[in-house]
Amino acid sequence: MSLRYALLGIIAKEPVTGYDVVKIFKQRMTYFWNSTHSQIYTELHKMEDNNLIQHELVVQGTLPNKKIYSLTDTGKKELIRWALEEPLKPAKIKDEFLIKTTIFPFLSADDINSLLDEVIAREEKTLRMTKEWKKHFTSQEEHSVGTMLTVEYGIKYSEMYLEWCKWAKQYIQKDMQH
Amino acid sequence: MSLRYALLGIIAKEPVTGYDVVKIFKQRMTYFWNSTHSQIYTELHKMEDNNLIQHELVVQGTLPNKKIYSLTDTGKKELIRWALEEPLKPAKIKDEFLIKTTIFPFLSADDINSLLDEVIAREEKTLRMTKEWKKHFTSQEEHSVGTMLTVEYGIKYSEMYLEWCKWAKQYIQKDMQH
DNA sequence: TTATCATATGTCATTTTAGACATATGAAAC
DNA sequence: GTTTCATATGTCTAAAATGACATATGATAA
Repeated sequence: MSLRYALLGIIAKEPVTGYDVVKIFKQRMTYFWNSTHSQIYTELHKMEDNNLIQHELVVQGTLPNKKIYSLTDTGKKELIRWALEEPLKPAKIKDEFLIKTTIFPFLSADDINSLLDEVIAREEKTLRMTKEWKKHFTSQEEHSVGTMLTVEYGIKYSEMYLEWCKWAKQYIQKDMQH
Repeated sequence: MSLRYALLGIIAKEPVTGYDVVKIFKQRMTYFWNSTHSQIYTELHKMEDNNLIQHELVVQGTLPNKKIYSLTDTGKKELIRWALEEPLKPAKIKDEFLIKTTIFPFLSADDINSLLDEVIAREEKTLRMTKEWKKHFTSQEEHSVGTMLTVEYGIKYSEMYLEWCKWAKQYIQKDMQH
């Protein structure tokens, strides 16, 4: 149900299309939320039925038409009510890589290293993307506190992950010597 | 489908009951996996049908009977195959608190502070639990590399989260002055 | 003495999520 | 010239996940 509030939060900042939301989840929110386009479009329909959001249809000449969603007053109220009244739930994380580490004792040092290098490459890419986004949005006149907080979180998260990967490489090298 | 591999990973380390798994997810894996007892019991049944695990029934006098699951050869092979062959998927995270930050601009400084304090308390508790678990398991003669890696990750994760919370408090205080 | 917690396992209905299928155009790459 | 990518929206089925319902005992706390 809280996909709904993730969407309300995004739309509260600026009117967006479903297609925009897909990109935002992938490019700027990977480290704290995710969904697929099928679920996003479906949920946006339900939210509009519930009068939380409304859309303006933009007919583009050559490109497909698009629906730009914005919050209704009801939507904004509901978002704030949720943030203040609903009890805080801990983050739900499913990190397959950390599951894979549980079987490192059965793998060779080479196998472990190539797995870790893959993760390092992925995380460095994410970090680059986040830093670019930070640079871009801080250069804008009006940049929201909320965005600043999540961007900074993303940077800290990726840096932590990278630090851990590098520590893990060293730890395994030492461990394998015995 | 990867709950299956999370379970295989846990059982690979030591034979456990479904009840044990619930506790392991909550106490020692919160920062990288989660599930509920209903899903765990159901999945264990399916895995046993597929000959990945087997159980030994332990009849306890006063306490309820329990099923201690261990890996079969097929199960161990399948776990290693998965770890090496299946493409690495990025972590799937749903962190409601970071969604709540997107609406901080609409909240009062007091509201924001109490939300952040709640998170800090939660994360400090998790960090304490993880550190205790590390202390406990490192004191044992045979402690696995895999566990060491995930414990260290958990500590780094919680510390990062706490650092961010404290940074956020300062940032908001400064921001509110203008 | 009564209620709650820990142990231990299960089912069932509903909701959420993932992934495939579906369509259409323009631009850029090869 | 053909394929692939970006734009843009949608549906549908199957799988995964949640939360409630269900049971039973012993220990501990109020």
